[in-house]
Amino acid sequence: MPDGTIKKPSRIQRRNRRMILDAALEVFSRHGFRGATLDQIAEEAGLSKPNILYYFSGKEDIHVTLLSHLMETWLDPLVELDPAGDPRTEILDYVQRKLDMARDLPRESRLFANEILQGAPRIAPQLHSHLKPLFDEKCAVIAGWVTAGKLPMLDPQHLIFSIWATTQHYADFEVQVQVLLDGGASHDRAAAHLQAMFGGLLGVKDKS
Amino acid sequence: MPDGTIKKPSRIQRRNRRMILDAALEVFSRHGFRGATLDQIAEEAGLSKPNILYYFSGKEDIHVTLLSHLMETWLDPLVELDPAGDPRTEILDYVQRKLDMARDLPRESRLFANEILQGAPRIAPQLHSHLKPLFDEKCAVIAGWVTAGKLPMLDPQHLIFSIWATTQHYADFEVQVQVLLDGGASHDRAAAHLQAMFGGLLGVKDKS
DNA sequence: ATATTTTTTTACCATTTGGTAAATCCACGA
DNA sequence: TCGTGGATTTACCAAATGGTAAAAAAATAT
Repeated sequence: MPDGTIKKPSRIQRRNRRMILDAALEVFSRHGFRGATLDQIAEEAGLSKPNILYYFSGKEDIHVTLLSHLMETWLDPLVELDPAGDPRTEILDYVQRKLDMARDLPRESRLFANEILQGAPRIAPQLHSHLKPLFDEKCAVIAGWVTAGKLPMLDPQHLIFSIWATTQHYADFEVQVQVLLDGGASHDRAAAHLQAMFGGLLGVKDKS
Repeated sequence: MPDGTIKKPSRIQRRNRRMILDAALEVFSRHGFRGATLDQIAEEAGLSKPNILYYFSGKEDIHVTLLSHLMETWLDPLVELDPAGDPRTEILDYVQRKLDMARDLPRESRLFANEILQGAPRIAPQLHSHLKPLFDEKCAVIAGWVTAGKLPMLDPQHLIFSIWATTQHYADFEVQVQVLLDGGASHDRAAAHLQAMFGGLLGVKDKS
């Protein structure tokens, strides 16, 4: 080995790190950073606490790792918004992708919500370095569509906020939604409602 | 004293209880229940920890007291939605009241969000006893407006979810909003956007 | 002023929590 | 099969945390 101080992780390492991160996602998303304990994570992962600290340097390390991985997943649907596509379709598809994500990855949504709620103490840098540029870029795209007359006058920034808020609501406030809808599956009706609402905002178009 | 075991609280008691609750609101809304500590609350309130436990029986007691007080404040804007009023005006005014509340009472919004995010372990009963009946009642009102032809076809339940989500977003995700809008005051543009969005959903009406 | 009640402080305590050291176990290549 | 390095457990520790007992101080009533 030429010794670049880099070892490729073994099978066991990959498996355990994945198990730990999955357990930590469960616990952090439910209790936030300060409310979560290493013991909870250890139990959830089926490992001992010292064993967890063999794979991660500490509680903070696990949390930061989770948030970093999450950021990519989280921004992905917005990245896919295509400036060359049909404006209305692009935005409505984006809404649908975000809603599907809230259904399929509720823990990730809650992890993110917890972090922001608590003042983003550990993710603020990524907010500036990753989220902000993408947000500005896509706002510019939408603003371009508006000036090109392809969309009615609207506020790109607050439009995106509304999309985030309404879709993530179903993951972050799931307990409340369940209580108010008597536990029924809400996904399809939520999708129909959001498509109608944002569709209306983007201008009525004949069904073709 | 006829001893009904009931004493009316002194001036000091009222003042200190209020200070403690205000401090606790600050701390709980930032860190959630498990993440908050009595020491933090004590420091924020300018009292010693044992002194705080002289006024409240424990951490949980403070939290529950806060949530109970909050529930009334929180539901108030929805209570005011008048079945006898003009549907469009009533709903748009409700949106505005909720948005103003997110601006004026962000700590309360975050306290509530934290509690729901973490599975509503301490407020679930109130969700059923207070929120659910009011929600059902107002959904019925809106549904009545739809069947009466005063509103276009829409989903009352998910409409309310969208109102909650979009307005509370400005309090709960304030840090993110600040980053993405470069710190500028967002309230007026948010209001304009939400009025346009929900106004469109409720049917276009000529300016009179 | 004095007795009494309310409020606050001081000095604790038991448990929990994040983290460490060192011994032990175990997989795997020579 | 045996040695070596990676993986795991055992036994801890210091700090933080929720909470208590009792004394001291302050307010209040007589």
